[in-house]
Amino acid sequence: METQLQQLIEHWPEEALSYRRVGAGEMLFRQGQPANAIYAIRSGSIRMERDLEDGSTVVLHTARAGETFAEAAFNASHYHCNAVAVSDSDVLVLASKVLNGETADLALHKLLNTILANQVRELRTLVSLRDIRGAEDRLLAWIQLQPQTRAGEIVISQTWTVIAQAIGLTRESVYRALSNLVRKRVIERSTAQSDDRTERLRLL
Amino acid sequence: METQLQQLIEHWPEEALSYRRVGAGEMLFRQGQPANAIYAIRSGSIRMERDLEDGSTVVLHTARAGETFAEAAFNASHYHCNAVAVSDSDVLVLASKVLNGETADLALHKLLNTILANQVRELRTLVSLRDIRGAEDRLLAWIQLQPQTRAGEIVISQTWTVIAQAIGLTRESVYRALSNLVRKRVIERSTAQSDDRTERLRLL
DNA sequence: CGAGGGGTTGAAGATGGTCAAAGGAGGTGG
DNA sequence: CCACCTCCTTTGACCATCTTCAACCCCTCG
Repeated sequence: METQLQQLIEHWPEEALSYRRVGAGEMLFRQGQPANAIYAIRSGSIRMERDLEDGSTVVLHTARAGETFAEAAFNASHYHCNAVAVSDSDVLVLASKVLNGETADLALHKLLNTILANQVRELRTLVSLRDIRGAEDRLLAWIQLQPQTRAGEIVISQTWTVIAQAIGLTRESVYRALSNLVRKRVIERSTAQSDDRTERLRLL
Repeated sequence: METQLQQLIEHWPEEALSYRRVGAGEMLFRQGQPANAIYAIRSGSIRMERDLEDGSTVVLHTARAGETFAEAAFNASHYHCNAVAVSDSDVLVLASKVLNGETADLALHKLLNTILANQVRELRTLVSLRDIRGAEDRLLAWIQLQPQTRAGEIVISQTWTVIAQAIGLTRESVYRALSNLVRKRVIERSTAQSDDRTERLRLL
């Protein structure tokens, strides 16, 4: 899907593309402002949060490098949440005006559809994963859903800390679950980190 | 969004629409079959599950009445999971062929985009909600995100059992959390069930 | 070289899950 | 109209599990 995002950017009319840097803590947009763009994060991370009547706020999502957000710009006239940079971030701004009107590009809409449909699929599996109570079972299910190489190995390209967040566990729980799975001979971890940095897993 | 789904169905060419009934346990489609339709559930519920190499299976999602699924039909040539009816179900079949080709309807694609974008938004907030560890905090956050009437009340149209599943808790935990929130005077529950069946909440 | 971050493991405590039990509402069949 | 059944609701008690806190290693980077 990284590839799909690339495609989207390439197909987007140049005149509707721009960059923007936001420092940590800075706001990219605010709740109530007119929504006129979709964003893609090149680096950093952005948190979306909704202000509530009582002054408190609820986090709706935290988008990381490689993700898009504010797709709501399609239908809503204004943003329904604040976008705050968690760390210094570099975002690509895709003006949504090119989507409206009779002359809008059909191919662009199709591309957008497939990207969104994929995202829906990923998110649903993420939610389902989190329905698995046990840490071991949850982690194992996640592992089993990762793509395998022809050699039957699974390449772990993120840090376990990040994976832990994704599947809704603390990193400690994940490490413990990993240890247990190895001890029970369910998986094997590539202790061989000779030259490359990436870890490899094998299901037994 | 129920409304949006209605719109989608109305805009869908009649010749590409059909119904299908599946009994509990029956399969709507199988992993590997050519993907040529999107589905909308009218009644019942359908579980999507992926078969793994080792013979086990992972649940990817359980779709309920009012939801659409298999949006992957946009880009994938074949289904990547099985769809099994959990209970007797009645589904609407939207043939995806009308989306391809040069003559495809732009308005239809736009509508699809907004529907998918909304779903992405909802799913992301669902995932974020599940990141909240405490049962009380989680439930409260969910409540605060529900729309309020002008009177400042929140109408609960689902059963708590269903809500519990949605936010990843057992119903017992939800009832306990509700009791606690009431006891702490954070919310008020409408004990007044005089004539209508729906419960009402009020934030204090 | 010191700081920071990822990785790893241990011990203790908190919290939600599970099991159990019971009341109420609605539906159905005799 | 009543018996019966199912599902939602509600609360208590106990237990398994995950989180928290803490400490340590190793590596990288400024």
